[in-house]
This record gives sequence, C-alpha cells and structure tokens, in this order.
Amino acid sequence: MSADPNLRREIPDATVARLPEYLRTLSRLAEDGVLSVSSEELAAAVGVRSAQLRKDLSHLGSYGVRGVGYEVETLALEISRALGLTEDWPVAIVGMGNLGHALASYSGFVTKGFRIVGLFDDDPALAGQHVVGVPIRPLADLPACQVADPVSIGVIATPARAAQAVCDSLVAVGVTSILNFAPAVLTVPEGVDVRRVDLSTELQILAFHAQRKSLAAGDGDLRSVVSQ
Amino acid sequence: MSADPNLRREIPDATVARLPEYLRTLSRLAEDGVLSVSSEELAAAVGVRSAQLRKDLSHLGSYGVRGVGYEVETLALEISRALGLTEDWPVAIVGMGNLGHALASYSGFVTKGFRIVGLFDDDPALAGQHVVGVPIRPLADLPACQVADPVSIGVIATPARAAQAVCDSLVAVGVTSILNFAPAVLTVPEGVDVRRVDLSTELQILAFHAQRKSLAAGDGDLRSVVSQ
DNA sequence: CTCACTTTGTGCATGGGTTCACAAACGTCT
DNA sequence: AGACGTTTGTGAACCCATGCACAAAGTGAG
Repeated sequence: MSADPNLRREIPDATVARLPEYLRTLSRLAEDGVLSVSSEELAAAVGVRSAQLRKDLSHLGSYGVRGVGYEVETLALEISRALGLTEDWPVAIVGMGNLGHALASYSGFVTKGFRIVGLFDDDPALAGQHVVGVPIRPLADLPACQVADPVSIGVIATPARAAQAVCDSLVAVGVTSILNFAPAVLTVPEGVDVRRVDLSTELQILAFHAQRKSLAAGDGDLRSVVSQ
Repeated sequence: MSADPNLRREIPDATVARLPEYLRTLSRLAEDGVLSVSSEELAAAVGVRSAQLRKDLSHLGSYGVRGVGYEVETLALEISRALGLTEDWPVAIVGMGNLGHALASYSGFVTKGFRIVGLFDDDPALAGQHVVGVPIRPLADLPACQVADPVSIGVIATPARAAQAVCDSLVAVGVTSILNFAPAVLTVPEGVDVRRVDLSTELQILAFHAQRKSLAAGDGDLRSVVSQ
C-alpha cells in the first residue's frame, strides 16, 4: 500500500550501526569545505569497503550520481533524516557520578538532535548542583519533570545494583529507549529498547585478542613468561 | 600437529563478545552460593537462547555434565582462562577528563586481571593529582613508565583531535591493544588492535529505533507532534 | 553526436552466525 | 541391573551480512 519507494522500508541493523560513522565523517568533510565524495574516498576515510558503503546507502534511497559521487551536504542530511536526528530527542541521565558527569558534558550529546532535559541522582551531596545549565535532582522528581518536557531517551549511569530500579522508574513514566552503562542485564516490558554499553566487556574482548597475539608469538613455550 | 583438542582453536568473534556477559552472570551466581546451572537457566539470566549458549561454550571445551548442567565455579574459571583474564594486564589511561576519571575509578577495571599502571594528561592543572593511588603525569613520561611496568592495553579518553597523536605515542612504546573512546577513526600499523566505543553512536542507534516506533504508532500523520 | 571514461546501484555467490532438533551421555529410582 | 527422565553437545537448515563483478547512467572531450 504505502510504498513510498525512496523512504525507508527496513534498514538492516548492521547498516544502522554504521550510519553514525558515515555521518560523522561527512560532517568533518563538510567542515573542510569538501563538496563531493566518491564511495571509494568515503569508505577509505571510515575504514570499510566501498561496496559495503554503497549497499548501505542504497537502503536509504538513491542519492548519488553515477560517474560523479555523492554531494556531501545532501548525503549528510539524508543520513540524519534516516537516523531521526532531524527530530528533537529530550534525554535524561540518571546517576551523576564521574560517568554521568562525563556523559552530560560530552559534546556529542548537544551537537545532533539530543538535548539534556534532566539530570538525576539521589545523593544529597549532588542535589541542586548544575552541570550544563541543568540542575541535578532526586529521582523522585522525574514524574514532575516528565510533564513539563517529556523525556524520550533515558541514560542509566548508576552502579549495577540500582540499575533495575532506575530502569523501572524510567519505564513507568513512559520512556521507551534506554541506554544502559551499568553492568547489569535489565528486564523491560515489550516495546522498550535497551542498548547496553559495557566498559569492562570491551576490555575483556581486547584482552582476548591480546592473549591470542602473545600465544601466536611465543606459541606455547614462552607462554610462561607472561602467565605465571 | 599441535592439536590439543580441548584447548582453544578459533573462537568466533560473536562468541567472544558474549563470554564476558556469561562470566559476569556466573560470578553473580557464585556469590549467591549457586553451585550448578543448566544452559536453560544461565541463558535466561543473560538474555540469550540456550542453544546459543551451549554452542558458545562448546567452543572452549566440554565442561558440562549431561543430565546435570554446568558447575558454576569451573565454568567461570574456564571462561576467564579463555578470555585471558588469568593473566595480568597492565593498563594505561590517557586523557583524565570526566571520562578518564570515570574509567579509572570504574570497579570493573580492578576486579578481573586489569591493573591501572599509568594515568596521563597534559593539562598542568591535573599533573600530580592522584586518582586511584596512581599519579597523573604528562604523556611525555610514558616511555619512562613503560620501562618500569610495561603497558599492554592503552585507553584513549581524550578529545577527538588529540586521539591520533596519543595513539601514535602508545604504538611507539609497543602497545598493541587500544580501547578508543574518542569519536575518531584511528589509523594504526598492522598487528595493533583498536576497539572503539562511541557514546553518541549508541545514542543515534537508539534514536533510529525510537523514530521507527513513533512512525509505526502515528504512521505519518501524528509525526508533526514530535518533529517540528 | 559519439566515444571513452568514471562511478553508482545491485544481482549473485560466499561465508558466518543463529536456531532447531536429536542422539549421546549422565544421574536416579525401582 | 535396567528403565526413565534430564541436559549436553552438535549436525543440519536457515538467515543475514559481506564482497565481487558488472550493467546502467552519468560526465566530458573531440
């Protein structure tokens, strides 16, 4: 029925995960005054194969010109639109320890569509303190804030033991997208998206590859140098 | 030749990425005094299918008992060994802004095999300050520290514009595993592993799914409520 | 206008990952 | 000892993602 061929139908997850990368590189090119890129150039700058880049971009329509390449400005706009960055996304951060502070003052937040509307922490020592012009409040104030400027994305930066309760509070006020930095698996009702970013997981994956390399080098004999 | 059938041959990347999750859950179970789990129970706790869990575990050997399940302690140890966490990994963090502080004081670092041996930042205001018993020094001191206690994993938590130079410094002193939190694509020589964690990428992926949901709900008409 | 050259968009083959389904292996109860 | 119920480990089928290779479509020169 509602075909609308050049609008999104279903963009594969793997492609969606790369779009932000493309967008960032295109923004940098635009700043440098570059007007047009080929798939070959852009792919090299991002670190993927050109065929993959072209296939990814083909999922959001046909915005290139054969024999020429892609217009930087246009392509950046189309990727922004596909990702939903032309809309406005009010974000709340819960847990204002070091990580919460880092996230709040992270430049990437403000640049594209994301707007911090609430900072929450139950530590009385933090209450009232402002971070980027936004006051830190106890989590109990969340429902009240929700009425004034509804949060659509919640970020959890608390210790693991508090994460599930915080998550429940967010879900209770209607948040359906959650970014979780706590090392805990959250259970949420149907329809709520949770993405988890875990610092120690990444470190462990790195350790695995490092170990592989050191095993490959010494190959079983020199292992004792390292293992002990 | 050197078959060694129950030792690792080649563990798929997708499996390696899930092992830390399994390990964390097993550790929690061990703390709670649980001695044995079935693949069904463990899979449910982690949030994957039981068949996937069994196939993942089969890559590191046969540590389950049919009709019974897995011994929690044993399995945790084997996963630790597979990931290389029974070895000692000296870590250096470069860039001690909010994120660097958060990473340094993150509990996940200390718990398993990772040991912070160096904190670096060129900001004179930070020099000499101690964070977790470790002093912050200028990056120029890196080569000297490297002699005393060689770093094997480097973490980059600087702004994007400094990331490549920092990366080059790390590579120059022999670091071959790098965890990069800066929103920049790093170019490194052959044999150096870089993993990138990008906060804004995760947010943008979340925004994409949130947009999909809101489009599905209002389906084109109520969109104006949100877009503006 | 035609020819030569460049670059996109995509059909197709290849490979890896996930899921299913079941035989093999273990404990237990009679 | 033998039968039964449970759970692992894995072969096989499916599914998605990646990479190749080429036709289609554009530009520019002669």
